[in-house]
Amino acid sequence: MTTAKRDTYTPETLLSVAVQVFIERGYDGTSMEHLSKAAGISKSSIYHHVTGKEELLRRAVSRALDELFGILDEEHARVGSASERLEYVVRRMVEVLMAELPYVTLLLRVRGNTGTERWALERRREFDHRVAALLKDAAAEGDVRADVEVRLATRLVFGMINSIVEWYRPAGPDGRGDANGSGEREVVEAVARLVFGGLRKAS
Amino acid sequence: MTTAKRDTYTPETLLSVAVQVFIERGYDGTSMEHLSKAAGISKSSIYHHVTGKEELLRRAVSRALDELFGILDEEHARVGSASERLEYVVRRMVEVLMAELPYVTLLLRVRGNTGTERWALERRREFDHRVAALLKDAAAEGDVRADVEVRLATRLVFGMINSIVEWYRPAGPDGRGDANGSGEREVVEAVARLVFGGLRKAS
DNA sequence: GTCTATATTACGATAGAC
DNA sequence: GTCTATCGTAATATAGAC
Repeated sequence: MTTAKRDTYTPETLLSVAVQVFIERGYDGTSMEHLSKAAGISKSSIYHHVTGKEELLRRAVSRALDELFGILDEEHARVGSASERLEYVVRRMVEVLMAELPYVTLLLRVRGNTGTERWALERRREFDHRVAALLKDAAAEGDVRADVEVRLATRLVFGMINSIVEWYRPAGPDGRGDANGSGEREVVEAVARLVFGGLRKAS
Repeated sequence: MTTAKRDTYTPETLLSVAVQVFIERGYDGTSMEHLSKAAGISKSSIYHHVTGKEELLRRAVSRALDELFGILDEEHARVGSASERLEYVVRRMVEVLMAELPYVTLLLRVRGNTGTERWALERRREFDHRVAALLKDAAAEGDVRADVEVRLATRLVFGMINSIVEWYRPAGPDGRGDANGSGEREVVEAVARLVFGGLRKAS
């Protein structure tokens, strides 16, 4: 069991507060004043834990990227037919997105104004390319419809998956469903059905 | 024919410059200084044309919303089976999104920090509900698969369509295709195929 | 219509006490 | 670890000359 007391901030606990504010107001729209109000401590106290606003962003997007890249290292993403591996990755992407919702949300909204943001954009592109390669292999194996170009299909599928951050809200402590009536399981299944019902050749 | 000279700004021409900067840097990340540099005039000259930064945002999102709501008034969106009307609206949404790319892009990125932004979000929700109703009708008519909840499907389809703003870049003056190799026609067809190949019952 | 100059406020970050 | 006070900068917006 962890220590019972939980009164002072660590970079980690401060991050969870900051990320919420970043999401609500946007990163550029969030001032240190906003963060201090949300955390219940003064601006200067925040600087005791982190070097500044940008470090909070870096920690947040790093976490999201690590989780996403982690998917590609999982066994089911490495063995089997390209089509099977693709479906596994798509499902896991949805799961990771919901499990790490605030962090992935922030990652997907990064624009590229600062060095940290440009680094995040680059790593995102790298991940996209890895998944695009998977889809390309599935197409080469004949498991994906040929009348939609691979790169275009990748972009549209990513668009559908990533858009989940715009509306999905996790279930409360009771676990009886989320604020929108869609459970995690239901969302994963819906995405898989819509994506592959459209991507795969008519069965 | 319009006047040949084009040297001084109007709110309209200034808007097209501002919208580009808003998209690149984000609305909150854009200062009046940034806008003045991009427009090639001083900050105070901008205030001669518009009341401030927020008016530029309001004009931009208004234009996008007007175009989107306009779709619902078109004949093919009002007559025929719900399934046919839905497909027409989906295709037209993609077309409008690409034709009014910068304005729709801005609309989709609005967060809700200012009054203008909250108004835009509300009108967006209204549009979403109108399309969701169409999908619901199509489901009632039995033309849409029943194993994915209507609201969930609407959200995912909107997500796919809206994500186009993240990568689509219009064709150059030569008209021989855009910067990504995807033409307008190709994108519309790809979306229609992916969306309805997944949404519709197996044929 | 555009400019320079400036008022005023808000921001990110630091200093130093406790 | 947290605070108050404050620095220097950059933001929105205005005043007034041309």
